[in-house]
Amino acid sequence: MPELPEVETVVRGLRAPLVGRTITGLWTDWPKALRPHTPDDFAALLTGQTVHAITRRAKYILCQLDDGLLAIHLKMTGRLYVSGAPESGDRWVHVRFTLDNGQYLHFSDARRFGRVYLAPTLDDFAPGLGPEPLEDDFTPAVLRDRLARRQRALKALLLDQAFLAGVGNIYADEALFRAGLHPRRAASTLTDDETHRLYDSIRAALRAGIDYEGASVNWYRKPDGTAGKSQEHFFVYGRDGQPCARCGQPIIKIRVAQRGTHYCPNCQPER
DNA sequence: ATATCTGCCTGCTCGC
DNA sequence: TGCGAGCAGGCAGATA
Repeated sequence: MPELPEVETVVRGLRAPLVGRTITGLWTDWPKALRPHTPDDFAALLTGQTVHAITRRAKYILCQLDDGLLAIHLKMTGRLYVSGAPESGDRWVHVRFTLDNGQYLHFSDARRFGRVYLAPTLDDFAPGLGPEPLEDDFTPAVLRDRLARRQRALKALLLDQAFLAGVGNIYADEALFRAGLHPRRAASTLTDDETHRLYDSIRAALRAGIDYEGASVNWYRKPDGTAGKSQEHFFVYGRDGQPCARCGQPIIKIRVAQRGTHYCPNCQPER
């Protein structure tokens, strides 16, 4: 599942083939993926525009155009890659961009959850995103203030993109393990020390994910088609029944906020 | 206002 | 081997 580290890896991999390129065409067999325009309107607005920069905000891939923003959200199973042929043999390509150098940008998405946006600004399709966890303006004090007076479980808050941008199910579990905090712990009950631990752990888990170029648990691949290695370094995600790397007790899986949640009952006690 | 629930989607795994 | 059930889950939109 592409989260901040996976999306960041995709962004870095797309810069070389895409920045400076002009988009000359658009094909889709899944109009619902395009927001908010119809395919014809979308293509008319997009073609002829040059990609000047590719950045990331939360889990959105942002392509800065001459006029406005082309944004892509990979959701669960989305993949992006550039190749020299329009037919890639990939049955799940539902949107394809033609580039001025004869190459093609393919958006493959088995589950069809992914979306492609064309809008003047990010706020037009993704308003109200929380802070970027790896930016300098995200500080322990910011996290403390946002946790205060919230009764929700830590796991639920970490998944909430309005609370903090970019964290998903994998890195939420990994961050809570690193912090030694139970996923169901009520946000407002954290001590200053625990808040600092959570802050450090969120950033450490995300930075590790980026360093290992994302987690190829199932669908995620880098734009060059190879797998990331982040999953080889998980402490808890997908490791239910296996021994905790720190204490040897079995990792267990529960449901928190309708999400599969993995943790060590010994290293992350309930209270 | 905050918190929780439902629907969107389909590949994949598991049990029979 | 075939088949149905259940699971995976980010996010928009609805509901409590």
